[in-house]
Amino acid sequence: MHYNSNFFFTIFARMLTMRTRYALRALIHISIESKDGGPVSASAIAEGQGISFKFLEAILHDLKEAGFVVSKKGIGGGYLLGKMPDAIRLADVIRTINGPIALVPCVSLNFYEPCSICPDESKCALHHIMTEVRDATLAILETTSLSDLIHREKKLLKRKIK
Amino acid sequence: MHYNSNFFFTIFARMLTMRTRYALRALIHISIESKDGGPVSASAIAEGQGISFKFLEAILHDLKEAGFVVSKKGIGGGYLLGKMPDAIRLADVIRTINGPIALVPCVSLNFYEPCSICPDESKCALHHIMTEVRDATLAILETTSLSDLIHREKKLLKRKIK
DNA sequence: TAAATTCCTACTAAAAAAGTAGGATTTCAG
DNA sequence: CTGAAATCCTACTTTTTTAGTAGGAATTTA
Repeated sequence: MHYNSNFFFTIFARMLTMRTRYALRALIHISIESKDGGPVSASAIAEGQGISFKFLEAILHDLKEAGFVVSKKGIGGGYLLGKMPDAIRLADVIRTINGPIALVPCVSLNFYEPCSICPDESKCALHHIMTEVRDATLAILETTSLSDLIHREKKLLKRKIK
Repeated sequence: MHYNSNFFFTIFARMLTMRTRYALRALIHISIESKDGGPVSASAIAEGQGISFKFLEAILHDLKEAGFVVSKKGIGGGYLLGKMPDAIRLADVIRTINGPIALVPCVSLNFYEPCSICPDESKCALHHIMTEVRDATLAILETTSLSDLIHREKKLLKRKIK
């Protein structure tokens, strides 16, 4: 079979990984469901968001290591936000779980690597345009916090009920 | 060894693939080096851009299939642009070689897939914000053509020589 | 003290990425 | 008309990443 005949397969390459999407949904879930200040268990998040429990555990571990959540063991335990919701920027969560936000390493602010093909970045048109794309993306992701996401989610839910 | 101890490895996940970067450099190379209208050979591109010849051949095949280049066989043969440089949009090349531009499939215009976790897109805050990121990215990539890239590259080269 | 929970280590299967290898086919110059 | 230069075509390999799964140890609290 020809290698180009994968006509009916969807290409998902280079998007946010499931891991990252689950991480973001988990943070939203924790924020919304822990109104009284009590922790939310991994199994509650997994069930509420439709995520495999064991996979989610690993993701929550990463989120904890990065300080986005804190945990409480034992009965009644679970996860709480490790920072104020307006201090958790979308860009930082993505960088932690997914990696660089830039489209090429030579324009990444946090994961910079020199380009293997263009010897001089200042002379590469792609370098220029990719810097613009990075800045446009960061303008959104660095100014959007978990707090903003929750506000939106709540607003969207209300609109539906009305 | 602990799976988190890959401390010194760089994460390149989710950027443009080498294939895509080579494709873009190849298009730029063809545009600039074929001033008199003659085709540019794959080996000339490979050498000029520092790309593995065999790998580049496969990439040029994809570019040809998508109509971005045309080819001429035999001695003196090679590749020419298949469209005017201002008709080759960055976004279209990336979509062809790399795949979707959106960060999640549920906001992709050309590779849409429903989201596996949020049952209702209209109620998902992530869906909202990812749409914004997509539009900001497309505002650049769909208005930037190969022609723009060449103009920039030439301008940058001149600046250096002066 | 037992149940509920997080924590920790290791493993697996599938897919994608980045090439590599070898030769068939076509074209043109001499 | 022949040989060199180029594209074209098929198949394979290696490495990395992704998306989990499995099983149990440690901790906390009712």
